[in-house]
Amino acid sequence: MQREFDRQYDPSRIERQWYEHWLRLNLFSCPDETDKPRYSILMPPPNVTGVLTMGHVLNNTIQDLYIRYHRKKGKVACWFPGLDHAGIATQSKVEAELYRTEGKTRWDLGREEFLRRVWQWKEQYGGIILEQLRSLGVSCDWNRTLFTMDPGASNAVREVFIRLFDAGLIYRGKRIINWSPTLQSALSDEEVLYREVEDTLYTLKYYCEGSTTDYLPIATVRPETIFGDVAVAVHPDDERYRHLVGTRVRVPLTDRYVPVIADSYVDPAFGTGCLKITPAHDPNDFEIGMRHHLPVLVSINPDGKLNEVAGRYAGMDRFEARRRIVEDLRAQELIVSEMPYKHNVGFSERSGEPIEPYYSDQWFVHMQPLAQPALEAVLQGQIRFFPEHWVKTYEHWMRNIRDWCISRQLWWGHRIPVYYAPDGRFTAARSEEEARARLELGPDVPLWQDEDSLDTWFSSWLWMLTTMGWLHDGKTEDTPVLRTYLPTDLLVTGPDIIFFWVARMIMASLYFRGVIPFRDVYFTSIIRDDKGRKMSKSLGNSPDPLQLIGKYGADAVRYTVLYLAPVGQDVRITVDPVTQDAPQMELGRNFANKLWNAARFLALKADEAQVGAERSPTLAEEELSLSDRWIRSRLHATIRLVEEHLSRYRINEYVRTLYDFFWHDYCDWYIELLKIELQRTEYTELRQRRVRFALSIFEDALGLLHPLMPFITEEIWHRLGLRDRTESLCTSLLPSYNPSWEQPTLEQQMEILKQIIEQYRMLKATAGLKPSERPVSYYRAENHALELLECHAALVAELARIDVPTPYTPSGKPAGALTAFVRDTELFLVVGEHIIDRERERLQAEYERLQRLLAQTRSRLANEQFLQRAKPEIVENERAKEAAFVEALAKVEQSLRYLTQ
RNA sequence: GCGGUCUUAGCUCAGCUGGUUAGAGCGUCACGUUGACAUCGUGAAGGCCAGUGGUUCGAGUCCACUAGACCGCACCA
Repeated sequence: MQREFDRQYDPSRIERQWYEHWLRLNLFSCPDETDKPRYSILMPPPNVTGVLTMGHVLNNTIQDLYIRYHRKKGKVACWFPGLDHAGIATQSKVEAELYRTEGKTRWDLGREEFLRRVWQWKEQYGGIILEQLRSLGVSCDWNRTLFTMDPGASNAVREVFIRLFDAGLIYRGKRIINWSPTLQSALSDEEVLYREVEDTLYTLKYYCEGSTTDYLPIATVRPETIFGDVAVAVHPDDERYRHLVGTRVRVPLTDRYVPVIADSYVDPAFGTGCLKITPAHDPNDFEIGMRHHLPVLVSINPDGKLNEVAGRYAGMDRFEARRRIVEDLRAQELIVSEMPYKHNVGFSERSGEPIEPYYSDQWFVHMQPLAQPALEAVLQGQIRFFPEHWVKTYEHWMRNIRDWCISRQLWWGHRIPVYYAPDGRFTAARSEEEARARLELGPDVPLWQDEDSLDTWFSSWLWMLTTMGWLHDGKTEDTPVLRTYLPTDLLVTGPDIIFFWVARMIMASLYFRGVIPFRDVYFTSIIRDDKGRKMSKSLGNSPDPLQLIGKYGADAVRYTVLYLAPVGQDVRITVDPVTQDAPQMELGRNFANKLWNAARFLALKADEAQVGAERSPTLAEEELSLSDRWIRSRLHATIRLVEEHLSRYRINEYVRTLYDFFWHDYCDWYIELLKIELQRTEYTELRQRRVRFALSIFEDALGLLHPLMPFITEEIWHRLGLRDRTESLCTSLLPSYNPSWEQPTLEQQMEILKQIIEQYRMLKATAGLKPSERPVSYYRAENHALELLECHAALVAELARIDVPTPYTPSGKPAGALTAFVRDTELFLVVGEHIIDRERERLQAEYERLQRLLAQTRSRLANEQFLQRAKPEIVENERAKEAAFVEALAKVEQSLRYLTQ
C-alpha cells in the first residue's frame, strides 16, 4: 500500500477541506445539557466592522488551543462565539458611506431609515471576521453565535436596564461628561485617551470692579472659555487676595462682572493662585460651582462652536475662536504673559479630536455597590488572573471606581427604554403601555421615548448571560445552557479592556446571577512591530493575517504566534513594510514541514514493512531497544509537561516542549537510530512491529500537538493510520501519562551516548575529513560508559560516520589521534598528524574552561558555611563535580603533553 | 503624582519554587545532497545575564536604589 507524500508540505491543499469536514461531522457543537465533564470559553465578540488582525490571531488561537485540548480530554468543550454591534464604529462607517455615495447625513434619512441602512450594511459586510476566523481553524460551536443586537440579547439588555433603574442603580443626571463634537455623542471615561500637548498658558487680566489698574492675574490654556466664567476663586487663606473675596472682577472682552470667591480647592502655590470658574466647561469648576451655588453658563455648543454668550465670537469653532480671542486680548493689552505650556489633553479614542467637557443630561450606572463583590471575587482568588500582576491594576480601578456614563447620542445601539410624560416625569419600561401604567397615566397621554442609545459595553457586560439564552424572552432567567456552562472556565482577552469588559462582566454576573462569569482570565500579549509600536491599521504596520495564512498555512501562523508570546510579555513581529510579509512565520512553516517529512519517512517504512492501520502486535517490553525506551520516556515526559504548562498557562513553554520532542528527540535522534535498527532487523515480522512502535509514539505526540496545529496533525494522523474519514483527531483522546515509562536514568544514559557521538563528529569536523571517510576510532571508558559503548558501538559508528570504535587499552593515545572527552570517557579519532595546531588550541581552551570550573567548585567546597548549610545532596554533587573536573583536567593535560612530544 | 512591566548571544526571546558547566530560533562562518526533510543535516564562533549595593553558604533568579525602554490610572489653572 503506497501513500502519496510530497517532499514538501503544502497546507493550502488540506486546511480548508479539513475545516469543512469537521463542520460536517459536527464536532464542535455541544448539547445544552450533559452528564460529562464540561469546559467552556466565551469568545470576546469582535466588532461587526472588524477584520482579522494579528491580535485576533493570537487571542483566538489560545482559545482554540484550550478548547481543543479539553475536548481531547473527553470533556464537552463549548466555545461560545459572537459579534458585537460596536455602536460608534459601525454608525460612523455607515454614515461615512452614506455621505460618500449619496451626500446625505443620518438626519436627512431619519432614524428609522438610517437604522434600516445599518442593518442592511451589517447583513452585507458584518461578520466577515467570523468567516475569517474559520481560516484559522477555530473550533467554536457556531450554532450558538450571538449578535449583541439580536432580539434575544436586546430583550436582556432592556430588562437589565429596567431592573437597575428600579433598584436605583441607574440614574439620570446633568453632569459634565466627555463630549465628542465630531461624533456628537457622550463618551465614557474609558473612551478618552490623554496625551501630552504643547500649548500656551495665557495669563489674563481680570480688572477689579471700579478700577482700571488693579486686576487679578488668571492663567488659562483655554481663553475661549472665558465667556462661560461665573466666578474667580482664590484660596481662603491667601493673604494676597483675601481682601478681594466678595468683590467683583470683570471678565476680559466683556462687560460682565463675576464674584471673587474663596475655595480651598485652589492651590495658592500654583500659578498665580487665582482660578477662573467655568462650570459648564470643566469638571472641577463644575464641582466648585455646585458648592457655591453658581450658575452653569454654557458658552460652547455641542458642535464645538461658541454660542451667543460669546458675543461677537458666536458661531466660531472653538479653536478658531481661541486664535481670534487671543489676538483681541493682545490688542487690548489684557494679557499679562504668554508661556509655552505642556499639559495633558483628553482625546476621543474613536474620532481622535480633543474632548470637550460638556454639560448635559446623561444616564449613569452607580458602580460602587456592583464593584465591591466583584473586587472580592478576584482578591479572594475565585477568579484568577494570568499574569497575576493585573490584579493590582484591577484593584486600583475598582477601589476608585466612578459612575459609568452609559448614554450615547447615537442611533445604532440599544435604545434607552425610558419614557417621558408631558409633566416631566419619566420611567423605564418594557413598552409604552407599561410606562403609562407605571406613571399612572391615561391611554391618551402622549409619551416620548428617550432618543439616546446605550453604550455598546452595556450589552457586552452581559455576554456570559446572553450567549446562554438568559432573558432572551425578557422573562426566562434559568436555562439549561446556563446551568451547564456557567461559570465558564477561561476568558482570553487583552489587558486593554480589563475595565471596559472584564471588570464589568464580573460585576454583572455576580449581580444578576450570583456566580462568577469565568474562573481564569488570561491576558494576552500585545503584538508590536519590530520598532515596538503597537500594530494598527492607521500605522500600516500590521500584516494581513489572511495573507500570512495563505502563504505559510494556518498551522504555521498559529504555531509561530504562540511560540513568540510568553505570558505577560509583548510580542514583536517583524513586518516587511513593502510586502507586509512576516518572515518569522517561517519558524512555524519549517516546523510543519519537518513534521510532514517525519511522517513521510514513517509512511515509507510502514509501506515497506506492509504495516496497515493496525498498531498491534507491537514490540514486546523485552524487545525494546535503548532508543525505543528512550523515545517512550521522552514522550511521557512530554505528556506530563504539556499538562503542566497548559494548566499554568505557560503557553510558549508548551510550544517549545513539543518542538523539542518532535524535532530534536524524534527526528534528530530517534528516526536516525531507527533507520539503523531497521536495517539490522532481518525478520520482516519484527520489522513490522518495530515500525508500529515508532508510529504509535509519533501518533500519540500528534495528539498533543493537535490543539496547536489542528490541520497538519489531522492530515498526518489519517495518512499514517489509514483511518476512516468519520474519525477525527479532534475528538480522539489524548495519550495518558504513564509515570513508569518516564525513566530519567535511561535518559541520562542516552544523553551520554549522544554526547559521545557528537564528540566524535566534532573531532571529524576538526580534522576536516570528508563525510564519506570513515576514520579509525577508539575509546577509553569505564563502568556505564564502557557498557554503553560496547553495546552501541555500531550505532555510534553509523551516526558519527566513523569506523566502529573499539576500546584502547595501552596508556597514552593512539598515534595520529585527536582526543575528546565526555565526562571521564576518552574518545580517540585517528586522523593523521596534520592539524596539530588547532587541536592544541582546542585542548588548551578546554583545559582552561575546566580549570575555571574546578576553581569555582573548590572555592565552594572550601567554605565551611556551604558545607554546613547547603542541602547534603548539593554538597555531594559539588564533590562529585570536583572529582570529575580533576580527572578530566588530568586527561586533557596528558593529551596536551602527547601533542607537544 | 500613583501603580505595573521590561533590560540575558549580532537580532527576537526562553530560563518556573535561588543549587549540574546559562539555552532556543533567526542571522554569521565552515563543511555537506548518505533513500524523510536544503523549508534540511553536521560542526563552529558568539554572553562581566543593564549598573550599584544588599539578603544568602550560594543570585541571571529574591530585595533596594540608579539608568534606560514601555504600559495603565489620575491630573491644577
